[in-house]
Amino acid sequence: MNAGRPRDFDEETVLDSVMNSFWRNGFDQATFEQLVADSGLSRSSLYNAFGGKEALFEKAIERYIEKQFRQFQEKLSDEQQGGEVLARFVEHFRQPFDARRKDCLLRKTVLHNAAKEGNAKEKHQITAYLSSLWKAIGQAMPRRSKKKAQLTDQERAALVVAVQFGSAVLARNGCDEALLGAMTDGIAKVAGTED
Amino acid sequence: MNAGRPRDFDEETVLDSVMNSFWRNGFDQATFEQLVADSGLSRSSLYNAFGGKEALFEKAIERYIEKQFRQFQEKLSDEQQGGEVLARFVEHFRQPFDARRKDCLLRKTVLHNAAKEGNAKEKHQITAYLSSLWKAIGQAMPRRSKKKAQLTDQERAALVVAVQFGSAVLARNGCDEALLGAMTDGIAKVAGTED
DNA sequence: TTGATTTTGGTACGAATATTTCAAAAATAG
DNA sequence: CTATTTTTGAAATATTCGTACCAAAATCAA
Repeated sequence: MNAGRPRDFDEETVLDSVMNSFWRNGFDQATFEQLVADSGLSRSSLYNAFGGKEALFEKAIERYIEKQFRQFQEKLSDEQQGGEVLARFVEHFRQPFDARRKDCLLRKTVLHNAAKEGNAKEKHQITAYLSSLWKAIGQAMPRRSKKKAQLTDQERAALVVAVQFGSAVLARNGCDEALLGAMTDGIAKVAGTED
Repeated sequence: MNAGRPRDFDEETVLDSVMNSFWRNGFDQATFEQLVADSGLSRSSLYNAFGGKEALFEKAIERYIEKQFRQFQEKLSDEQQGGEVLARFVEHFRQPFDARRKDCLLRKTVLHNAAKEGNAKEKHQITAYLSSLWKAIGQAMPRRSKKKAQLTDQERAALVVAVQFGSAVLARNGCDEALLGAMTDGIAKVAGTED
């Protein structure tokens, strides 16, 4: 049996650089040319090896979940540091928009999906991510005493998830910092990260 | 002095149909062809009369604010019905995604801006809208007794604004209805529309 | 070396879409 | 009717992008 020329590149390395391209630019803004340039190999090679932009994106998301989100999720679920991690997470909402920021790829993707019509069904990865996040945040939140609790724990966690996206949306629309600040202070109180 | 051929169309009518095109489809999805078809006049005429897609969009937004948002804003600010209007507004957050829904043009635009990199500065109209909305919602919310108030009125209003966008983002990503429901219930309590 | 197989890069294709151009038609004032 | 101004429709242009193709080079087994 005759084997041909072997691959010149490391698949993992390439996927990493592709992931980073999408991470920086999002799906639309990351042109195939960009991916080609960043990965170091040629159009054809990228195509042959992974098959199209869409396929590359799915692999990138998968990789991101594996390498980035999983860690965050575990830290949130940790008894020791969970609360602190959540507090930092929420504190991030305060940041005004900075185009140079390498924002979370998943958040970026979710925002992106929201702007396009007609892709509510697809993206099983994304809906799974939303559920996981909801659950993880719920675990990280300090319990409230039952009697004076106005909100259930699930509701509080859901609000944090929603405000995560809301704050990103607001920040990217150049909203007044007073609004952004009030929102962050508010949700921090709700999440119990600031009492 | 010689006057030429007069306009065959009514400027107001045309702007209305353009506004509706954008309203239904958003800026990107509304192709110029679509605008041409919906308005009933020709490419050239649209161009000559209003000047390009971007210009048309700004006029459409302006018109939308004048004709739709202003009314909502006033109803919110009204002592009599403000609370009820806010409650209905919040209750809308519960709706899962329906592509056919003619969602608020401003919300759609804000979501759209959030997905694109680099347009945080522009769109003075949008940031003004966000401020107005914040204020109007604050006015519509029932006051809370000072002593047990965990959140300030501004914070509560800011949360409603944020969750408005967050819920849209979630709904369009096919999120679990349980999450959407918990979020809506939560923010309704925070806004005091359900006690 | 030979043959098989894959990489590589350049080029070309095709689709979508905003914009411009231009000549012909329409309508009005005088 | 004539001159003037504006509309109109169609075709042309330009740009961006993902994808496909192909011949030449590279690499390895036999």
